Amino acid sequence: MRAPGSGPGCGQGRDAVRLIGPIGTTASKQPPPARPVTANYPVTNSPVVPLATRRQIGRALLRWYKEHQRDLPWRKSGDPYAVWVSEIMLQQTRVESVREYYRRWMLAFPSLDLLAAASEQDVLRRWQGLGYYSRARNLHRAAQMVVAEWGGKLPKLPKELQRLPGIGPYSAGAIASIAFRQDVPIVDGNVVRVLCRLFALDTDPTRAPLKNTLWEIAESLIVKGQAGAFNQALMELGALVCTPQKPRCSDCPLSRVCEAHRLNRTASLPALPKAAAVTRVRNIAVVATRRSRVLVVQRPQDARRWPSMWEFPNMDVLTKTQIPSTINKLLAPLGLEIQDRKALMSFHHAVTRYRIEVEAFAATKISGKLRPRSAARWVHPDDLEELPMPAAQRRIARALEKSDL
DNA sequence: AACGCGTGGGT
DNA sequence: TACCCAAGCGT
Repeated sequence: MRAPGSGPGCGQGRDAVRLIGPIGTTASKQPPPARPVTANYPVTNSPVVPLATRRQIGRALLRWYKEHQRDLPWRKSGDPYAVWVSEIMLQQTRVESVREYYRRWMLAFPSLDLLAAASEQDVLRRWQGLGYYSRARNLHRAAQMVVAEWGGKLPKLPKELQRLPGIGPYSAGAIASIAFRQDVPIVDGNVVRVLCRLFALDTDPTRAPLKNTLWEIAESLIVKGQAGAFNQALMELGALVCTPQKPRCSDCPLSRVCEAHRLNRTASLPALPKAAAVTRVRNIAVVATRRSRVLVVQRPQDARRWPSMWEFPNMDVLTKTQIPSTINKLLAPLGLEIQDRKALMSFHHAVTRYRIEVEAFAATKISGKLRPRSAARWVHPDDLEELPMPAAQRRIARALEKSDL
């Protein structure tokens, strides 16, 4: 996607030229322009919405938003840091999942400076369970950069914001428009869905040229001076009304001008690519116990998944694996050996495109001594709560609290 | 440009 | 059960 705000004001000088549907039927016979009016954008055959229709959409959307917007905590304060935190948490994550994390995060790190001063373990601990942990690490790192390079104040321009780790085109546009009142567009999954349906755009919106076109259209629709509200209105409509399945067209303020609705094509738009195929995996985890303490290992800082987080020794295995030898393989590198084991629990969960069957075993009668300076530690079960752990590992840890070991 | 990164909830 | 995801980003 193009960086928001990288082009000139989109509305200016743009004539209504080509329409996709009955919106502005008066102009629909006119031919497309020889080249795009906005030269900074890649050449596309994008539909250009006539000014009258753009105004109509903007007004209708803002009116609807005023009445139907959800009461969300990050909409209360005008603090750019609060907006930033919420936008990062909301990346690929549902509002309902974010609410509680956001609340606790703002209690733990009420300001950008306090976040910058926090330890990475503390940051990961507050984020654990929310997923996509690089978001937390990037947010932390970016806060330190803002302190060092911007005097502790977030920059206002999308281009500047995008230099911070974790802030891409969408988040830069969101922060700039919502927190700093800049008239810049955003395109997220909701906006993609709403615009693809509104104008019946049926090519893949995740790839050029439609990807770029959507930024153009989003920019052209902005109600000047109210980009923050308008952008949120567009997303809110996508979240509450123009939903992926069973859109509530009868409640939609734009249904009268919506091409997908008119053509009865809402179900097939947007034309997203198929999701990656699921791979099944089995995972063996060991809870080694000695003198009321359990063994946990910290993942390396440069691990692809869950870097710096803690877990019980575990590994993915082929379906035919022998359990005793697997457990031995897990503990031997740490200098430990076990005589006895029993099944503790088993469950499945999903990680990105993997479907994982986890089998946890309890190991007792441990012999050998933990290698010094290995990333492993014996901890009391009550202290597991302090360590950032991936969700599946946390699930094992919680089961431990309830049992007597 | 395509792929990997998490998780819990809805249908 | 088996998908489909949800306010994207980094590489």
